[in-house]
Amino acid sequence: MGVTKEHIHSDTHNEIAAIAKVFAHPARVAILQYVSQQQNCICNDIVNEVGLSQPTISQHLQVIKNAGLLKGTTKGKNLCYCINAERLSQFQEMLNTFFTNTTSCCTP
Amino acid sequence: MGVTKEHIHSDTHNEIAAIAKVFAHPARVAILQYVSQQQNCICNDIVNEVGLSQPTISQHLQVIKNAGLLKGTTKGKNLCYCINAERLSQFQEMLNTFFTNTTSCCTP
DNA sequence: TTTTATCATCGTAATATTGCAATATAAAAA
DNA sequence: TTTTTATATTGCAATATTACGATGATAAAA
Repeated sequence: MGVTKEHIHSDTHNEIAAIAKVFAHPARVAILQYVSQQQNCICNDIVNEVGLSQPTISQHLQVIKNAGLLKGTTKGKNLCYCINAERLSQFQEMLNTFFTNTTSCCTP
Repeated sequence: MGVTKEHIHSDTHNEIAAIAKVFAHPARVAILQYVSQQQNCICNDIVNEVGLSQPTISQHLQVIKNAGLLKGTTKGKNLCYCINAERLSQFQEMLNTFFTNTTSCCTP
């Protein structure tokens, strides 16, 4: 089937999963780190940096954008993106809350 | 193609992605939380709790197990799993390191 | 030993994801 | 205006993931 049955899960669980999905591909992790290292939002050589084709990078960028992790848009022919730090912090907090709530119940 | 080109990415990026993948499905998030809430490692009703078929739960458990997040095995006819807290902490730390390294470069 | 209960595995169908070539779009440069 | 540059979109092929019925394996219970 390949379809995740989201409706049977809680909102929180679906949200955690959605967040994790963004980071569940090395290219997206690489893109996020690369963008964060660039100065002045000029990040137009992600393709060369990451080593995937331009359409593929564009596709991964969409996923990251849809998650709200990028601010700014294309200005003219150049990309002008930067990390949405607040949103990223939210993600970090959500995941840490999950980790905190998920401790071991037994110490064998 | 559907194949992630892992070889072109750094070990760290692949590792982050692999970790995130475990949490990238609500059922696995639900399973982890449920197991963590059970006492004495007796967790044989995950199927009823999560609401997916037994084979599907078993499949998700494999993913979690392969990531090293579960300790213990089947004892007799019963499951006897508990969270591997150390491993989960490692995951949390890796992700937090990633978040720390991925800050915004610009504040528009 | 037979039955029952619990979990794993196999096989399969449906959908999702990944990746790229080709093409479209948009704006700067010539 | 035409060309160039940078990114997005489309279409498609290959692989991955998700889900479940059927079946197998194992051990407790009867």
